Amino acid sequence: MNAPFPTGPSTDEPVALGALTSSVGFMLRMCQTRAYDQFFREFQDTEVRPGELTLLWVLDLNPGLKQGSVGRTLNIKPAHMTKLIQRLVREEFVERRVPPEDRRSIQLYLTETGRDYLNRYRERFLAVHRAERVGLNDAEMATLLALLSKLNFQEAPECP
Amino acid sequence: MNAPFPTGPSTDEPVALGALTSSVGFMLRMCQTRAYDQFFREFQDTEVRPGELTLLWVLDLNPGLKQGSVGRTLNIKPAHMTKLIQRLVREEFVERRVPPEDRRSIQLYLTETGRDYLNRYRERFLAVHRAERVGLNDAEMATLLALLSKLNFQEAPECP
DNA sequence: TAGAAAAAGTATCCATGTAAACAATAATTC
DNA sequence: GAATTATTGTTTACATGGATACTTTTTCTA
Repeated sequence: MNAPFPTGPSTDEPVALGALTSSVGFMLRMCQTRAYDQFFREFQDTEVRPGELTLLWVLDLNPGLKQGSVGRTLNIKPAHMTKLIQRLVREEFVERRVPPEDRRSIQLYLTETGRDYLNRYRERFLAVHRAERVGLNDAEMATLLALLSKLNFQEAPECP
Repeated sequence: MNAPFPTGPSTDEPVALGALTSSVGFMLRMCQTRAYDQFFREFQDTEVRPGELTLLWVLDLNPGLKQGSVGRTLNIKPAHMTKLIQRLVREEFVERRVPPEDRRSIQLYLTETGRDYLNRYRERFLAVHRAERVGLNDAEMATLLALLSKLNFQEAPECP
């Protein structure tokens, strides 16, 4: 439980982390920042950003989704959602339509350009996802995904 | 593999995510942002930030650690490390000493004030870590931590 | 031992993300 | 049916975090 932490370049002195290694939040953060680094390394030569690509991916699967729904699903706060969508609209990847039955809300659709863009990077996107599995076999990966999924959906979503 | 995603407030239309649900990176991100939200909810009434508290925690366990070592261990980039430490020094939680044997580097030590601050929030910090376990039993939790640890240390750290 | 290369931190600028206050529309309530 | 409340999205102001280029010190090399 108090084992030293084998750090990155391994030439470093070992660092004790104590109870942190039993903290899901901490371990999630560590793994997640590494995953991000990996993504940016893979898409280094492009302008592609993980959030944007994920958003296009979801809109491709769910045409006409409302902005709020996407935000809640992907855990993106409204203010940030606005900025993301504004950029995607400016690049003409996404189209916004106000449905007549509820004129507060906004429905989102991929344009042809947006679909082309997504398709251009689709394979690379999936390749990154596969590459993240380094070190885990299929069974371990399945277990990990199942546990993360359980965690994600049961975590207390509200307590106002 | 293409099951709809049970979103937060559950009053939402279900959103299809396709291959995203088999992406570790994506699932990590989802869980991690939720964990962050939880942290901020718990420490709402304070100025405590997760990164800062983690840093103090690590310095308490490893007095005299070099700035670079901490950064590599916690996956914090040098530029950000500087800013974090500057604030902790300004608040007099941390002391910087330049060791004579290598005057490029900086050793970090907790001050008495820093230790007091850490101790004041230690129990709450651990409580958040426990709370993150919602929905998983002890065995599942152990498995999850083991898998995350494996992932964290085997992920390709360099390819320049 | 000079000169080049590497390592540790810092400063500046930019991208990402949030909180709080606001505007517009819809749903409730009296 | 007018007044209140809730929902949806935007704006503004700020916090977090990274890339790049730079300074200082150390180490390596010729």
